Amino acid sequence: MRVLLVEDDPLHRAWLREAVRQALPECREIVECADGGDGETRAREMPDACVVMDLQMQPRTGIDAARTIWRERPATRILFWSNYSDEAYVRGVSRIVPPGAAYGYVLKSASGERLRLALRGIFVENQCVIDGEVRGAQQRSAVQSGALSETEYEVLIDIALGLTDQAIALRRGLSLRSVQNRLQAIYDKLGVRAVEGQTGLYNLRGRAVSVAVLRRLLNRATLEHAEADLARWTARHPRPRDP
Amino acid sequence: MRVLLVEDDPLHRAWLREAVRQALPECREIVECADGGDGETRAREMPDACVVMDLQMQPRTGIDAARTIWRERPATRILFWSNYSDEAYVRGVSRIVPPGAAYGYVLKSASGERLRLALRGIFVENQCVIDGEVRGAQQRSAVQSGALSETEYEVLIDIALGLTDQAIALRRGLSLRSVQNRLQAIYDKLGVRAVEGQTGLYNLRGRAVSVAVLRRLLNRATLEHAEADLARWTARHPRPRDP
DNA sequence: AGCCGGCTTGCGGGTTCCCGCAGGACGCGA
DNA sequence: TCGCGTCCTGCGGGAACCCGCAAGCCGGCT
Repeated sequence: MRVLLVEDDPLHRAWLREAVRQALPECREIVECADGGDGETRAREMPDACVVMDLQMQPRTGIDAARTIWRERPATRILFWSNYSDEAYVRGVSRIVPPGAAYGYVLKSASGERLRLALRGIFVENQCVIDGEVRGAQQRSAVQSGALSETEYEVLIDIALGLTDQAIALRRGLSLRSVQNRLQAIYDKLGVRAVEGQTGLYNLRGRAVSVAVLRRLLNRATLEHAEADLARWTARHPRPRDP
Repeated sequence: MRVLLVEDDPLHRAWLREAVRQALPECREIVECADGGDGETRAREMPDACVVMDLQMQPRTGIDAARTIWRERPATRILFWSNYSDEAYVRGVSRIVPPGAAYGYVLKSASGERLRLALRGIFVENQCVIDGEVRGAQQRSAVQSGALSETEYEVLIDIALGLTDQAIALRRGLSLRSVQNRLQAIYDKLGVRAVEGQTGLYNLRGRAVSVAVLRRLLNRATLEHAEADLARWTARHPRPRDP
């Protein structure tokens, strides 16, 4: 067994290395790198690698790296090791995990014992290990009233990018009115409707984005990513006449 | 001399402690805590303390803690030790530093040598030490074309919160048209105007917030903070009739 | 079949936003 | 005093947004 560590903070990397050494004595080699891009190329060189991946990295994030790794080798076992349990990150991960793959999500604030257990659980026992706090965030969003469906989430991202209703309709292949319906649903679920006593205080569109950020449904990484998608789309899409 | 360390990550805290021990042998006591709120109370107990402060903490951030510390004792020397050089953070800090106070801003990615130099510079020599990258972000915003004035920045925050033009006018004591003028200025400076070929693609209001986040002018901490301010304002403000 | 709930679409309207135009207030240097 | 630049403000209109109402499609349930 060989392990690839992708983590930009040297301190955390050292701590990780030690945890792996203790939890996985059968591990014959530990390779380390500090950036998502490096992670991808190193993973290519180690077809049997188990990966421990930080999520917040520059310029390529852990999500980016994990996506390409999984695209090339869907059975790869990846443990995400992150500072935050924001829904934005959790959604980002669960969006790219291939069906049937074993993976994990452990917070950096977890104890060494928990980290070591997760390492064995994923890389040896081939099971999924999700920290309680993370699962909490997952549930909170999926079960409670504020459960944005996947399509609603996409529209939320689109308005966060600053697109018009019209543009969203074009992009997602919907009528203008459908987009607006989805918006209504989002406003309801985020609890952004006229709150009886503050009429005209909020611009619902902007407000929705605001509370989404405050509730950690959205973050800069999400946006950056969506921005790149959008750029790709506009490039491919013939812009209508506009003289 | 006594030093107070406020940093939530245990690894980083240990690293910091070691750096202080090396750089400041004359330091007789090092107190550590892991949260902004604790930091404030511990600082109260140590009237002569020098403070090293992480910026990203839960639930009270380093900015929050520094503000109350400086309010009670403006001469306190504080070294901010942060992961990021985002303009949002830099603005946040420079907004609360009292005139004449010595402070520092060093990135966590800096070498141990740089950190130790900063420690001596601030706490012993009583000078300001700002990392090059940070100063870069500062300059980039202040000099280049994309230089939002302080008032424009406030309006930017307001639309990021999802307020209507009307609400902003009320809050800031301006006419509706003036608010809109400021918005025009923001749109120009952020380069969000109709880009010749994509008419009707963007909702300028939302787009401005989007690029502000992407350019790191705004982040979740900024918003959270502004949100609290807003709540205080609406509470104090008699809402107009709306039956 | 028949009914129901969910998703989509069109229509129409009231409101808000975006912004060019133009007039007024203030400070500053000639 | 005049001219100039900068900021605030009102007016007006075109566009975009917010949203109730109603009709159609479709899959599931009895």
